[in-house]
Amino acid sequence: MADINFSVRSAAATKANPEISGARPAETRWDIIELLFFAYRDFVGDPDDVLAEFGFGRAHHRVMHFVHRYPGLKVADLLDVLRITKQSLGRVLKQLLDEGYIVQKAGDADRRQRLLFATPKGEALVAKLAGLQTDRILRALQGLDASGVEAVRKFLLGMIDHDDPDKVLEAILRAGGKTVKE
Amino acid sequence: MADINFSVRSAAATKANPEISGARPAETRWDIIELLFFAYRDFVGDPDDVLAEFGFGRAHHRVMHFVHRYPGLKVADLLDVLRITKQSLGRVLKQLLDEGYIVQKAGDADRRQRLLFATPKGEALVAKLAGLQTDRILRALQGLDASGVEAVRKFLLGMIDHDDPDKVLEAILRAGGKTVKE
DNA sequence: AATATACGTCAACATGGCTGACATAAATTT
DNA sequence: AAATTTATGTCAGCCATGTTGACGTATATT
Repeated sequence: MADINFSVRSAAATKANPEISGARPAETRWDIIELLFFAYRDFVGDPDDVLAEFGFGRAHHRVMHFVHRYPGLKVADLLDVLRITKQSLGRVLKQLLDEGYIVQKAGDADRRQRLLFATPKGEALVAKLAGLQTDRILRALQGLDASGVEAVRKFLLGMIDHDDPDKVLEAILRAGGKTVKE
Repeated sequence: MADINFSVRSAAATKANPEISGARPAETRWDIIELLFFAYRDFVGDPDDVLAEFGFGRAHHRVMHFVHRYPGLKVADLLDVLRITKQSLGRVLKQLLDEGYIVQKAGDADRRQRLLFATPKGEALVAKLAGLQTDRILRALQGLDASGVEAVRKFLLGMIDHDDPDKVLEAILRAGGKTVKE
């Protein structure tokens, strides 16, 4: 049995009073807001379990992901993408370096830079996590035709701030949100 | 100038070797994985700034949102939705109660229950935050036709685990991800 | 030679998760 | 009626991951 005790706000109840001018204020998209919440909760939920087995958390996942995807990423670039301080990054990065998931290499042109690369061990972890997330994504894309998938991509792209993009985001935006092919 | 130092992994480079059987393993959806990361980052980024002015964090936002949307929600239901412990919830809920954003009311049938309701002050905060998020959502939905919007909804719905839903999620799933109307 | 940059690190602190233990009131079962 | 279970609150402490501020070292730039 359902046993629902709470009520649900109706769209009508939260519709703002239209001004006499006739300008209808935009209606709050509770539906998308909540779908995004639950979708993202479950999307990051799968990796969490695997990460826990490695003694890692979401912070490690984010670092591993971007280092894998953009080999040779500088520490400074990583800080921009993750929007965290170097002290925060330092903690998780140090663990990933110590445990052999990532290696550093001094920059060619500028030897102060530490370019980051995933090791085979690191690649394996990323692949495992990305596999779980891809399974979920493919399931969610099932039943959508090509134009539907394109709509999803456009939507997600539109949700992203395009002003002042970091270099990684810039690369993604240039590709139109599509995976870059060679 | 772009000044990109890192490279980008190509889809071809990460394509797994097809087995001799001919079964092609599904390709990792790096594109959607990253779009989701950036989209969600910016989606929750707007409210963060406002919340900081109130001395609140994301945890407070989540609580306020669900209490507003499902008036009379029990504490136990809230714990299920947020997937946190009562101790964690207790901390933020106590602040929201003390500062007059939420009120409690003993359950009619079961007087042990504390049913939660947003006060006008609480409603105002939720409306402000939801407004910011709606602006972003509407911008992202612009340019999509009705079938495109439907595709987005289907996608987000498909990303959510449907087994063992909490009561709030159950209500959403019953409505097919659409905002419930009366 | 002086200054600026890229990075690392130490110390301290805040938020928001967690576990375990225990208390109270009200409902349910025996 | 008594025992037990349930819904909630709370104390104490731990952990992960975010923050600020200060400072050091190597290298690049001026």
